[in-house]
Amino acid sequence: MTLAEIAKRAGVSSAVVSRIINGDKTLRVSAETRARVEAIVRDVNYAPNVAAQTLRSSKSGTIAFVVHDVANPVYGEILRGAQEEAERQHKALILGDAAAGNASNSRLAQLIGGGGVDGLILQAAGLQSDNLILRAAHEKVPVVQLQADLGMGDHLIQLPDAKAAAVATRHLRDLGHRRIGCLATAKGLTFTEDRLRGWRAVMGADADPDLIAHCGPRAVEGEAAFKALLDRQPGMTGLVCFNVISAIGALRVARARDIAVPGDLSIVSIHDVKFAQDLWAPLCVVRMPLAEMGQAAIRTVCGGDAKTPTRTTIAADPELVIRNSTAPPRS
Amino acid sequence: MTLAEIAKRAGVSSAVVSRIINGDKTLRVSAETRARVEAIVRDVNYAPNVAAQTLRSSKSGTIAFVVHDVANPVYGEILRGAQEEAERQHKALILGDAAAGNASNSRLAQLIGGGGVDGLILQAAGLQSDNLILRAAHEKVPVVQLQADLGMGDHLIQLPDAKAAAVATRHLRDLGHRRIGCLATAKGLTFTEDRLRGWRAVMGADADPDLIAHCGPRAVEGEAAFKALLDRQPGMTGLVCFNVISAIGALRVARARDIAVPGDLSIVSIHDVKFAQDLWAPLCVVRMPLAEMGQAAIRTVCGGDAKTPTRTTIAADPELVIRNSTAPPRS
DNA sequence: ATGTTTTGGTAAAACGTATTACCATGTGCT
DNA sequence: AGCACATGGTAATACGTTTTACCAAAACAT
Repeated sequence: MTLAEIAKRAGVSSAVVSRIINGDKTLRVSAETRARVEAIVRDVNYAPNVAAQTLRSSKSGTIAFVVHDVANPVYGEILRGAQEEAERQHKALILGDAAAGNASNSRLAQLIGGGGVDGLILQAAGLQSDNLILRAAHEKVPVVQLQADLGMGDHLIQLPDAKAAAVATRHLRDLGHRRIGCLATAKGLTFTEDRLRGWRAVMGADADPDLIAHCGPRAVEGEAAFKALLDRQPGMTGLVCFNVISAIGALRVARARDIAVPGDLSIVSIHDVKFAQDLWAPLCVVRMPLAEMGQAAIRTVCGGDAKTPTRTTIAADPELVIRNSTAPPRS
Repeated sequence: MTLAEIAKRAGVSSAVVSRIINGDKTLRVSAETRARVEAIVRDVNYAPNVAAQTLRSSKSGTIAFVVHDVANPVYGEILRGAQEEAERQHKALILGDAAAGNASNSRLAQLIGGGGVDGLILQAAGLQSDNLILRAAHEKVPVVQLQADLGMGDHLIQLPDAKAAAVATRHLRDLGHRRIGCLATAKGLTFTEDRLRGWRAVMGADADPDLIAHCGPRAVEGEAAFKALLDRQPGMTGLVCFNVISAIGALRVARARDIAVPGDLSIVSIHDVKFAQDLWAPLCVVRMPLAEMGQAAIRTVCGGDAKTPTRTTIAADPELVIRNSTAPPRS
């Protein structure tokens, strides 16, 4: 059912129908005509063709949201916040998963390049598909990067990452730990470097670079990195993990090697997830407002002003959630 | 940059450009002209306007995927499978979260009603927003429902749910359990009823309806339902959970009440998740191919034939993954 | 009776693409 | 010379909406 058909039924021009539907205040029309049109619109359950609207207005009412692993609960939380705010702004989210398949979201890239989305939110991971998507969007559509700045002059939203790492490390220091390992995320990413700064600041003179291990976001990578770290730092009594998934990897290794947590090793992770308390060792974490970041991303994308890139840091203080994975070092 | 602009630069009509880009075999054009056009297209990094294409072709290249909780790892897995297959089919996924906000995906509903998507995949949960979305899509676009049939004559994809529940229950019976509780999902949903049938079939004469408790998909609901069940069935030694999240709820209650798992209570859950082995008690589960279901959903949506609804059951046998949450009953 | 304003609309263009039908011109054949 | 046919394209239209500019008729004022 199109505007024209409705117009024909009502015996008016399609302009009238369109203007009534869109509440055009400058339209003067008799009460009867208005009622007649409205009745028909309701009757046939008219739904305007979105492609035509998009073509006319250059606004699609959709936003691309690209993460690198939908199944990761941390991104799920960001996504939830974004979804809620998108609903408020009357936008729909198109989901991109940089890790899905080896290809690079080909249709999504077309949508981005071809005016099919009003903006792009990218949680980058340093994959080259990130750069592909980014290039497609650049200068065409507002782009918001989450947590990591790939240096293309886009909007950036950050969490208080340095502070979060500092809080985690401080907690272990306060318990008396001195050899505190750092199971970090991929080198070079903005939030990785920020968190490393936080860890170093608290460690002070104890900030031995050899205590740092980097790994990807999958549990098996976390396991491998932690094994290596443990082998070269047997005296380590505390561990700060930048990624809750890698923390799970560390827990697996600890359990396999009969390392008591928190007896022999205290672990703090960054980012809370729903089931952290249900793990083999209830995981002590530093919580940051992930959903709020998703929300802020949508706001920034919708807030126009594509020209002047903004850097936003979510204001809330990182919150230490103490659970039974930390304790003073043995003797 | 539009077709027309490129055409002007190349000194041809836009028809030629369009037909070159789309590989029209019936187009006869000189090699030089073709090369010239292709060079310009490459040069300006031409990206066709998707709204115009959609308007012209009535194909948007997007599919709506609606779940009720993005953050639930089980849906994450389905989504991953769907995403991969969508990439293969060159489609983008528009994500709907029935639970996000109290509103009901207003823009998504418009997209669905207005030709903005080529199909809808719905993981229903019995919310009324499900019906809203479904009505918007009905008769306009192919609809695939996952696991639960809301009875609108759409395509349906199912897992071997009865068998899965039977496998779980059988495992406990084989260990010697007789009083086996059933922490089920919401009443009336197709997969709930299927799984109940599986449980009943194995329980035989022991299938006391009082052993069944229903609960929603959140951990706190699982906790409450399990508490009630435990209070009225103190002799229960085994538990089958239809939802891994409710299983986590049960584990919480067990830990709080000093009920040993698997010593005092054996638990089997339906659906495996990445961290099941990392829980307080490594959770024994029945695994079904969730990603494959997501994949099948995309295939069905893209497979045309919107007219004749199909029922597909994923063929693979449910796989029992034994972990340390089950044991023979105490004496 | 003529000029002005209000009422109640309408006509037309534009957004960018894909496709169908058509058409000059040149070339080869007889 | 006259005809057919291949070559290398082009013109026009439709998809459905929104918006601007305009306009006839009626009401009102003088």
